[in-house]
Amino acid sequence: MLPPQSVLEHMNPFEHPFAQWLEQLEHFGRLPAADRQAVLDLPHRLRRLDAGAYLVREGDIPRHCAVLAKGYAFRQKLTGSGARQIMAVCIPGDAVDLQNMFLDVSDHSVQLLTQASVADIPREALQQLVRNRPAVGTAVIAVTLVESSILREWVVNVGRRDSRARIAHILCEFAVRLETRGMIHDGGFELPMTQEQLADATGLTSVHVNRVLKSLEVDGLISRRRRYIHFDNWRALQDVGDFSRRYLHVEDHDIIDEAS
Amino acid sequence: MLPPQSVLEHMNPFEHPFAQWLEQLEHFGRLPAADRQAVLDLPHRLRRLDAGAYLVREGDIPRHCAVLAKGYAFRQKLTGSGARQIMAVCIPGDAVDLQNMFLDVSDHSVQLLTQASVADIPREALQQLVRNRPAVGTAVIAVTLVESSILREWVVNVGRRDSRARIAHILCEFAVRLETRGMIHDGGFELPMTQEQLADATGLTSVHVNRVLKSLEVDGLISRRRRYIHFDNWRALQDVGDFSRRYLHVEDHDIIDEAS
DNA sequence: CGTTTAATTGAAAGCAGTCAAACTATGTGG
DNA sequence: CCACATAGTTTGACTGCTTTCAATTAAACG
Repeated sequence: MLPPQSVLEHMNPFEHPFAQWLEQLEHFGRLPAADRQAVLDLPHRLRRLDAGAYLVREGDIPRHCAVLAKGYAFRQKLTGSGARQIMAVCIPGDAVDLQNMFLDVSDHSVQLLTQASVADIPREALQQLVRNRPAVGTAVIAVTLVESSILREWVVNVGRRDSRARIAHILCEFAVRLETRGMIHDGGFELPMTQEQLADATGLTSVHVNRVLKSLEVDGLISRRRRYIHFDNWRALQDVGDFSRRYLHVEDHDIIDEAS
Repeated sequence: MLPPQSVLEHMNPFEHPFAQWLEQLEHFGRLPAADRQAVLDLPHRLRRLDAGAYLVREGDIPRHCAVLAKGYAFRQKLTGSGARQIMAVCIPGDAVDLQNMFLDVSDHSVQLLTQASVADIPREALQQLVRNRPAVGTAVIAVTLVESSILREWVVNVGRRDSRARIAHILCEFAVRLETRGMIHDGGFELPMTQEQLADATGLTSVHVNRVLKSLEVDGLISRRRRYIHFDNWRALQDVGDFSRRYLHVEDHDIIDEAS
């Protein structure tokens, strides 16, 4: 095996395209140095793509797996009547198609929300990594299971919460997830979605999303400057959104500093 | 390793509590005989439980993983206002808490839909199996990914389809999934849920589910005798439900014989 | 600056929910 | 075997949250 490399210990998370992804893989336990190195050594091609670009299309038979080094993406499906549903939002450091690593034909599309830099890893390389390094394999499973947990919560969100709670909930979810990537600044974050996309993620219409956002703002729960969302009353927003972070499987500490 | 055992090749699927689960694990490729044996040799305790029993409760820190040898179960969550959402229905042969194998605290509850026999496997035994046998590990990942795909489709169902399509869709899904377990008889199946549970799975109310079922029946798409659902017009029901089996990642062949 | 995309607001319509009651099946105990 | 209790299904009338439709304003972009 490779010797441990101290340079990896405290590297700049923006140096390597897999840095944030690796951090995510290690969320449930540090990987052996050789495994970390193996992840970083994965062969890949880095691409810079514009917002709206497709990373995967439903029906595709993909030959590589994409890791979001920078930028945002979302998973979506279209219904027969042309309506769109967004089922997940991928944030920097997420692997976008682990799905397609072991399943042959993609069951949904993935589209970029913003300009992004994406690292494509050959399917086989990733499969071998997971097979040959059990610690990486279980880390991949764990990350996949957290993604499933988020999906379950989304089913609850669109199935059983009213519009106000849905929007509040998704904002809370973004906040907590982004915090794990160090992307909360000044008590808020830059929401990389239009209100129409927010509507497609919550099973509402863009018109109604607009009304709900306004009402949350009027009630003093959030404030907005363009796409930037600030949490004026983080506690109350969680209450309105019926939000509990348990399903995200992250450490339990409050992250929003309302003073800022 | 253990020698291959020809007795496994064509065993009665009802002999061993893991038989159907193993079949599911082998859906994407035959496992080496030693791996199959290792699955079947997993230590476990078999329990017979009544409908309504909890296999896991949200917040639990489970020490074992349950496999449904017989019977049905469902995953659920309660919202703060007391509403229930069902996020998945587990059918015979499904492993119920792979989630809890690698995540510490359960993010949802699992409850039995019917009387069932359940095999509890110690968490550690399963973890070791996955780590020591890469082929089993990838099979577990693949099965987990199919479950995720079903979850995504449920988000679409609840988020973007009207009540009629939702009910039609979930009926189609059950039909195809049950067929993979050989549980379609006479062109229909025994639906092991009350209309209220069906409502909680589709984000509707039981009153409205009742109306929709009736309308599907009046339109000649299905017929019902108690909980038994018969498909009178399988093709049309799929159209109404906007159903495509792609997301289930099963073989593509039509399974409903309407003549019966 | 014109053009395009996104956000905002108002008025009206509709799908599904709520409330309430009746009906059916099943099971229990006398 | 029947009276009664319980759980689930069915139906009707009414309400309401969101959608739909339409128009206006604001922001982003070349």
